[in-house]
Amino acid sequence: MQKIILNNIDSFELKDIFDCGQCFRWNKEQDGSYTGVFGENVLNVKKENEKVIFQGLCKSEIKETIEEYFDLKRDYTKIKNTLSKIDDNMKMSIKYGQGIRILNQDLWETIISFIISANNNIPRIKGIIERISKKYGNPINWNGKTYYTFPTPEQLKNVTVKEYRELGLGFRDKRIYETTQMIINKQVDLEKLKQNPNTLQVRDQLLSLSGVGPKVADCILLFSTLKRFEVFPIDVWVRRVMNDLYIKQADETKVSKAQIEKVAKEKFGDLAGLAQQYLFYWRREQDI
DNA sequence: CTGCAGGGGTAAA
DNA sequence: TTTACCCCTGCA
Repeated sequence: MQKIILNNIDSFELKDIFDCGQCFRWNKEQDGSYTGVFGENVLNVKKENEKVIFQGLCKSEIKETIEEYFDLKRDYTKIKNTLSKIDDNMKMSIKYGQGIRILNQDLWETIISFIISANNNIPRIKGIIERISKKYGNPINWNGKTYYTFPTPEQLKNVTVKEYRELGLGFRDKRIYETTQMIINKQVDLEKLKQNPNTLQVRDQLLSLSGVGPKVADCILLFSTLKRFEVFPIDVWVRRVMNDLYIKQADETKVSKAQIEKVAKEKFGDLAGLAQQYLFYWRREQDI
């Protein structure tokens, strides 16, 4: 087991990070800590006052692993200051979600996870991903429990649509199958995507995958290691909060995507993705 | 207890 | 631009 304790990390609240909708494989423990699997690592994260305790099984050195995954080299205080100056709405939502950090999640896993997320709810999404990992991923034993890595493209290569259906994927079965084949065939080459600085080109490539539409593509761009903070994923909650705060039409479902995008670009610019996350998290927690 | 809408959209018509 | 879609949950 590896362990590291960090003090006074800028922007680091467990609930904000793990419940803000960016990830599906972190679960809360009885003591308030969270345990999750990413890559070939199993990690438990606990916060005691200003101390953050990371412990688990990491494939390489734990310090570098968490620096990368939790985006620790980025200055979130600076980002929050910039966004807070925009208006009172941003100030308020950032105050609410001040501990958010955007994780550096594996591109392949993020693609599959967000295809599964379409027209779905979080408990079910988490359940599906857990069942896929348990059936096709690798087991890792830690702390008296068995955890499972998210399967690689190779591990899913020969899984049939029927098997996915039996796991409860519903109509997403075919999409996962087709996207996996496209990635294995390199019709979409993930390694090239990681190198490509042109966000629009990367987005077009993602959109060519089965089950990836505009919203899912933007989530992949924002939440994976692609890390594009300028994109602005629009789902029902973002539509709701943007209409409530900025557009103010009687019927939010009538507000066009283009209109929301325009406002987001004008107000938030290159940090639209981050702004989206603070607004989304704030608005969604109001309704729970 | 049964029926039904709706959920962090996408693809097909 | 509109509609069906797996499955699960919440609620009338």
